[in-house]
Amino acid sequence: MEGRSSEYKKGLWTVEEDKILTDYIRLHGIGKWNRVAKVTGLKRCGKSCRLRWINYLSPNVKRGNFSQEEDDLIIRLHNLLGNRWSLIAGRVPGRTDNQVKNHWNTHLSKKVGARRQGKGKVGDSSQALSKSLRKNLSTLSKSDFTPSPSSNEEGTQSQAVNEIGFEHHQSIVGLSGSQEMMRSDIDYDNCFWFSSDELDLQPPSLMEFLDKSLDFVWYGL
DNA sequence: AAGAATCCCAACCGCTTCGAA
DNA sequence: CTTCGAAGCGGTTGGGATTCT
Repeated sequence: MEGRSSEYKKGLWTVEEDKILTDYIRLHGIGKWNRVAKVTGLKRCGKSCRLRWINYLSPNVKRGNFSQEEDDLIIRLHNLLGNRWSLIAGRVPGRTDNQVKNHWNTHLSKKVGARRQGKGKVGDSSQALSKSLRKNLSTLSKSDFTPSPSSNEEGTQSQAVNEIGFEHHQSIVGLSGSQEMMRSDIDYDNCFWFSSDELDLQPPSLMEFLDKSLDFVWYGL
């Protein structure tokens, strides 16, 4: 293993290496990353190739500064999900988990820290939701968060929602009773799964749940 | 001008999860 | 059921760029 790792190059990618990888993917498509070195002679391990493509070379990756809208969205998602960077990035078009993570650590964490000092701490109460939600989200695969075509509505997605529905319900109830937020403060019309104590409600899509939750826990309200 | 300090982000590392055999 | 390689994830690091003294 040690001998193998030493045959791979580390550090920043050169323009030539980028071109080799891009050409390979154009020809063979994405996946089988460990084949890249064998096929092209590129001195990079599969893991490195995958990361380089996903975070930099892919045409889906948006470059440049984050907009105010992106910042707000990330802050809200982070408030809800915590450091689930891939989930957050999945909701920010064109941004990778690495970008979001770096942006959060270098800019947004300070920004949010400053904002929280100036305001009440409603955001903190969302930690309970975040923790519980995270626990349940961790049981789901990435595909569970991708809106599936209507023909597939009864498939993975709704199954996933059913699995975690009860916990979500508890989380929101828990949130309502915690810290500063009183039951009467809650906008029941906009509060997902809060209008009834019945647990066998028609489960909405997970993305719908996230959207509702984002509005709900947004401490900037 | 130059050395030190800080910022920023690409890339790496280690661990977990997935899925095919 | 088990094994094992591939893929995915989040935390961390390295080093170039920028700012400060």
